[in-house]
Amino acid sequence: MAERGENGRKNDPQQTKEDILLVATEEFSTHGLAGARVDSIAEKTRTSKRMIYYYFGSKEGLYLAVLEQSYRKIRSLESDLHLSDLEPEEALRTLISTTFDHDEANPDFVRLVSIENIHHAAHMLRSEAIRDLNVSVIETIAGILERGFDQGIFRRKADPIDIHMMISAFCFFRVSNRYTFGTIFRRNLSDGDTIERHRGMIADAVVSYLKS
Amino acid sequence: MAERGENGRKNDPQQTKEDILLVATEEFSTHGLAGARVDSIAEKTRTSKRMIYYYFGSKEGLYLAVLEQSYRKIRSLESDLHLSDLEPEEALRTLISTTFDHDEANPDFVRLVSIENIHHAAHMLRSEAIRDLNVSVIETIAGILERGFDQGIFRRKADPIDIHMMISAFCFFRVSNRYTFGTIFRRNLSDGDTIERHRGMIADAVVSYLKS
DNA sequence: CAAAATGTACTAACTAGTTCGTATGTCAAG
DNA sequence: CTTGACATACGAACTAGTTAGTACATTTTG
Repeated sequence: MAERGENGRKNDPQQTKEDILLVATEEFSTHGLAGARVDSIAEKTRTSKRMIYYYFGSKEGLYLAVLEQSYRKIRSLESDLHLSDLEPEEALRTLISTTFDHDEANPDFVRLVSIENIHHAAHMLRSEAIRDLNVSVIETIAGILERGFDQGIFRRKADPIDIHMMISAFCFFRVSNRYTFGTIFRRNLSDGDTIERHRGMIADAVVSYLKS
Repeated sequence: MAERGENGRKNDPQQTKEDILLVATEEFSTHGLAGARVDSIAEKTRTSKRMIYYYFGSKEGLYLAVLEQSYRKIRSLESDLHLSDLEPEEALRTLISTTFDHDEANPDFVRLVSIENIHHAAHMLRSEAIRDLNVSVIETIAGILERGFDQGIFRRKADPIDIHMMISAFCFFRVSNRYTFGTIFRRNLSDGDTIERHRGMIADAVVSYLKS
């Protein structure tokens, strides 16, 4: 373990990198790529600016590392839901709840994606790791839709990517636009009752759409 | 009219201001608040940086002016649809189509709102002009929902702000996240067929939700 | 002429990135 | 187990370039 005495220094590269990434995630997500300050990140770290460049090469390199790490964190959560064991409608509602809760619990991630969109997803394009991720979600949805249609539960044959977009849009918007929306309509979207109502709402909307 | 000869100067404050705002809208929307460069805006203008500070005081002042102008532009479009003349379902579908087309046609506006959210809507809070805008939409929706419920067309009593959010989320997300979404799923959301399909999709989803 | 509008050239502060030197860990040879 | 040599990890201070904002002079307009 890397304990550090009053003044002595202990080398702990892994910890140093993680420390930088943690601080940088917060900084980039609250100030954007251009608005983030490397000096400000360095200050909040237990290490120095030198180390940021030592490990990540440049400000953009650090930003990309932050982005990749954020996407990687989700990957794990999405996998093990075992949705094929459930009835189609139940499976869909479970998937929607999971997406909803994920976005609600990870505003930093949502903000980073917003920032990335402002930059035309330029960094994401360069990272192959990120692109291969969400593909599995589509296959999961496709399976649910097919089963539901065959069983006569869903009357509509919908495109799985479209359904995924509809779900994402609602869950993402609630978090990404909570400040402007909250300001205009004087409503706190993080309020407990509102969260419950919205979680049910998007599920009902998608299900009723597929059944109609 | 402010024609300018080979070398002579003609004062035209109105035109100068509009020119700056137009260029600034583009710059802020593609680079964000911190990423935008005042010098870059000045260059693309027929006037100088001096004028930006003369009329808008500061970079933030210019940003706020851009934001206010963008919101003001929508106000006019939303008003005259005469939705109360239509049957509830028809009125709702018309409103949804209008919102959809507006966001699709104004990516700059969508991006500015995204940027404003990254900054916790801090500038919007200071501008009273902006806050009073979207209130009318809610009243419109409330009227439609009430009529629809009374006529037995809608079986669900929904909150008008929630319905507005559901519509906005879908229409906004398609534009705000088109780059990351497009990159991950290799799908062009500005494609003609996709636009048509999505426009119908959000309308069907909202209507079927209210009818269920 | 006075006030409003504009252009040129400048500056003070900031900021990404670097230079140079030091400390720490490791591993092989004694 | 100690020594010492080499690579990795680190810190403080510096730099070159950028950027928001300004001082001052000049022109236009009423």
